Amino acid sequence: MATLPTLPVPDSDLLRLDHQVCFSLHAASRAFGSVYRDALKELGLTYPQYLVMLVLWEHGPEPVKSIGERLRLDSGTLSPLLKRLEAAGLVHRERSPEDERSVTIRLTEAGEALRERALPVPRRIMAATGLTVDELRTLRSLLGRVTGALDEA
Amino acid sequence: MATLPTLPVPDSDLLRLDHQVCFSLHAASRAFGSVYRDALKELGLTYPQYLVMLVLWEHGPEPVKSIGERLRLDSGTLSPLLKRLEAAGLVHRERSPEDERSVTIRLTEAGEALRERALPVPRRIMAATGLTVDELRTLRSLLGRVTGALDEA
DNA sequence: TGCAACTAAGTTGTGCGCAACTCAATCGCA
DNA sequence: TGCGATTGAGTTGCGCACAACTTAGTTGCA
Repeated sequence: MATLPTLPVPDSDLLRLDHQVCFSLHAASRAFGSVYRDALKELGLTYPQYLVMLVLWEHGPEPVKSIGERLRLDSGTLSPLLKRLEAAGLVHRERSPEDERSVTIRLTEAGEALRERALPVPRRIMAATGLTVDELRTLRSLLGRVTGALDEA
Repeated sequence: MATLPTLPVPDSDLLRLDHQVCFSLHAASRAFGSVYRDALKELGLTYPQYLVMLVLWEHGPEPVKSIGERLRLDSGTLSPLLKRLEAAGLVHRERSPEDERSVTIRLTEAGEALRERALPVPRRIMAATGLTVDELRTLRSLLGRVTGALDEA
């Protein structure tokens, strides 16, 4: 199955492969975004906002810092996004008493309630991918390794 | 190796898997973007601008329409991007004589010349991914299938 | 103890991605 | 042939991503 190390891949093929991988990634990410956009429209959430809500639904109140670490987003992205979630009445922010620099994000009742309506979303997306569970696992694993390696560099 | 169809995957696992795949994709796409940003900085290109240049380097003058089809981008994204490439002196736009609605994008000499300096970029990215050629092929193939399936829906 | 280094969140500015729209050119068909 | 529908490019507006910066609070150590 594996390419024999003694059969070198031509240089030009490598360049094409790189372009194709990067481009596929870009395209796939946007294709997912588009399907999620449709699925989340009735909830009034964008895809990144949904990711933040997932973190809060799963882990409970969290400081901005750790939401950012989980989602690989910095305050420049999260601050305005959280402001919009707050304006929508889904979360509410409070300065941490023990560290005044830190702001804890907490779900409101409306934010908790939205969880029910969000439950059917992932299944719809899964079905739309057309991949088997095993393939999705392979994909997740490859993507995880790529991201890890790229973050090193 | 494959999961037996007779061993159903619990529902909650499916939901987690979906989240993980979508999130990994999102994260990987941004990780690639970040590495490309560094590699392209000295060329004065962003990653999407680089993708447009790749199309022009490979296919020669192209109308905005077909650049958009190749890259899965609409005029709302391409028009300002091309305006910036034009301002940078890399491309130049001309109305098509046979269809006055269409605008053909053509590389300037500076745009052609940039190709040389861009050649070493993909190899650097490939190395940074830490994946084998086979794994990259698998990744490309899975991503292509996902995008195709999602675009159906 | 005091002050420099660090840290968390927020702000500003730029570019991408996309929906919704405008405008002009072209097409198609009654 | 004329006129409504379609098409290609561009514009507007909003949200995300990120670099670079500011501000306020905390930490550590000389």
